[in-house]
Amino acid sequence: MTIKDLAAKTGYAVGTVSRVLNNHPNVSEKARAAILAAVEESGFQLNQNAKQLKQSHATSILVILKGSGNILFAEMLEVIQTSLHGTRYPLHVDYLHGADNEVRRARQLIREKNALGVIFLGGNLENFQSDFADLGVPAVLVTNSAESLGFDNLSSVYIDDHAAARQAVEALIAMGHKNFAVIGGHRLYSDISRMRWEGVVEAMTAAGLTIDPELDYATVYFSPDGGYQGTMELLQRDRHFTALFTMSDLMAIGAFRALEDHNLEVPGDVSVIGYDNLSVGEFLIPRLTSVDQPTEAMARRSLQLLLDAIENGATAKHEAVPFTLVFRESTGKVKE
Amino acid sequence: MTIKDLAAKTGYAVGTVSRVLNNHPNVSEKARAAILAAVEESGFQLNQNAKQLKQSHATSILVILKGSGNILFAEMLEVIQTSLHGTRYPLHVDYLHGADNEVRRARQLIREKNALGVIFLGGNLENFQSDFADLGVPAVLVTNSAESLGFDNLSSVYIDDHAAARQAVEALIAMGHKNFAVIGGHRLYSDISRMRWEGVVEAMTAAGLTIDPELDYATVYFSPDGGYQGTMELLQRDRHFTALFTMSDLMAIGAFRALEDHNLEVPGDVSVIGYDNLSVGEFLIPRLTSVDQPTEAMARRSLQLLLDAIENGATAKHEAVPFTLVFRESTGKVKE
DNA sequence: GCATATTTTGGAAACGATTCCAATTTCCTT
DNA sequence: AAGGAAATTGGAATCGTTTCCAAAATATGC
Repeated sequence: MTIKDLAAKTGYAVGTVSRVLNNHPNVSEKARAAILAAVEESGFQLNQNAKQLKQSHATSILVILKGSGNILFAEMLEVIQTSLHGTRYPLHVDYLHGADNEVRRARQLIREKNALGVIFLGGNLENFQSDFADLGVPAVLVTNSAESLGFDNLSSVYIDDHAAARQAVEALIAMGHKNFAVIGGHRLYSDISRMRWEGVVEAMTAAGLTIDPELDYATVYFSPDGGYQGTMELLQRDRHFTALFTMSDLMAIGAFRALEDHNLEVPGDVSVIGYDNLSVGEFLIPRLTSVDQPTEAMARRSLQLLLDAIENGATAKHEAVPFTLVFRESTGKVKE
Repeated sequence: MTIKDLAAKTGYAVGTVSRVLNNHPNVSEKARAAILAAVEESGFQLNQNAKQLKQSHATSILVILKGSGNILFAEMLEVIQTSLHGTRYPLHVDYLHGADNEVRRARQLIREKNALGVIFLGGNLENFQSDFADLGVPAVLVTNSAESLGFDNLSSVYIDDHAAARQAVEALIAMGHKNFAVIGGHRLYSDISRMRWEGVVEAMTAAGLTIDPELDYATVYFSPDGGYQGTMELLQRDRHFTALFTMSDLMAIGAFRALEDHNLEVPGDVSVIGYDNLSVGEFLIPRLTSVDQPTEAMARRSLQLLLDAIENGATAKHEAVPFTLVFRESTGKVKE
């Protein structure tokens, strides 16, 4: 069933059918009604390939996720997907694995899928820096600030990781903690890991504390297993610490386990703070203190920035959305 | 940069360029080399819209996920995505929300995206039964057996939920448990919930046990919060039970919390068994006993079935992939 | 009712690829 | 070296839309 068939069926010309389908003015009520009825009856669906070929200008939006296991990104994707539903922007999603370079892939997909813009869910500044000559379309990097890059069509939406980590550690210091241990991603390859770590160090320095080099820090994956391994490693170094900063809630779950295996109590012996505020944190034993990433707000904002750039040519913006610290049971005053 | 430009640039005709691009035989090495070089140099990318329009036969594969929060499905999607990479099948992913009807949506997307086949990650038999006149393309339903439907282009890949639940409960009975409580999804709307529940009842009946109607069962969402609410509700009914069967690990986490809030120990007072065997289960305190769903195997198998149907016209198959029960610390002998 | 302005309609060209047929070139064979 | 078979190439037709221009129909003003 093509537009031509519809034309034949209704006695109108293809041009008229097309106009009806695209809500052009200048088509009589009679024709519109007749054609719409025929569409309804035949279950006609436009061939998007033909449409997009003709209006050679791009129409779709691309979302590129780093890894598919990340629940936060999955949630953001869902928000984006839902928001785009029923708009004139088809959505293409692509997942990057391991060491794939997001920028290079983006470039390929932009041409291939004829994209108007890209949202990167995850991704490292480094790759953008070295490979980002020009994507040719507006882009938004989520979860990382791209302000330092100064590209004028790359926006970013993020929480201020630096401040979040600092405030979290400040709160722990206020509870009497002096000895901190940290586990997170590789600071060289993961920008968010580096920023969070800097926040930790900054808070400690401001309080006149220094971080024991032996406890600073364990590099692991953002997973329960990573958290477990990292905590075990720190524990084996046999230095006293009363507070453990982990860079994700999933890591924190692994950390809980490792501490338990060493007969250490949370928060009695060690306070643990996570990051992300996954819904599961509220139900853990003990309930997990965490840095809340407002996924829905971040997703909405990133899409707004992108559409604004696409539709109105807005220039790149860099927005830190507000985060909150959620204090629960896994952190507490240090034992005397 | 179009194929025509390439032709002009290299002095060959568009037909020849197209043949090179598609690895047709019958093109001289000289031409191939020259054209490939020009492609390389110009960064030419094929316009997929034009390509797919012309080869009006469909080319892409569609994956439809029920909800985006499900980690198992996300993992399966990643496997499928990776497997399809570099093949001639572009992949389209769509997420369904809440009460969306997967079959109706599939039908629309198949036309729109020109799909050769569909994989449904999640989805209820009921919808297929009532709405599935004919999708027109092969499809695979994952996580549910569609055998009973008898459609000859709808395959399915699943674990035998019935048997898994039964075996799990048998094992618990062998540990001395007699009083079971169950929480899961709505048995009317969620096929897997019904099947798992039937497995539980069957095991109990076979052992001469009956399930206390008051403990059978709480209907909740497959989330930590659902597990928490459901367990609280059962606890409030004030009937003794020593084993709790939850239909997902996430639920089990919520159950842990609810039991803790009632000062009940796991497994001392109540044994808890989850479902899915998420990676997080191994690190919980106590480590969670669970039914393992082999996500990678299921994903691979579903794709194979689909491609086999697409490429070789294979008829629908219904495959139960082997599951395993993973016994950890959250289940134990019943206290005397 | 007639000339003119306006709205509606028909139909051809174009988007960028594939594919088929015919034309050309190359390669064998004798 | 000539003839025919095989390999390679050129170029037109085509996919299903949109969009533009011209033609037809309708509305408006006097």
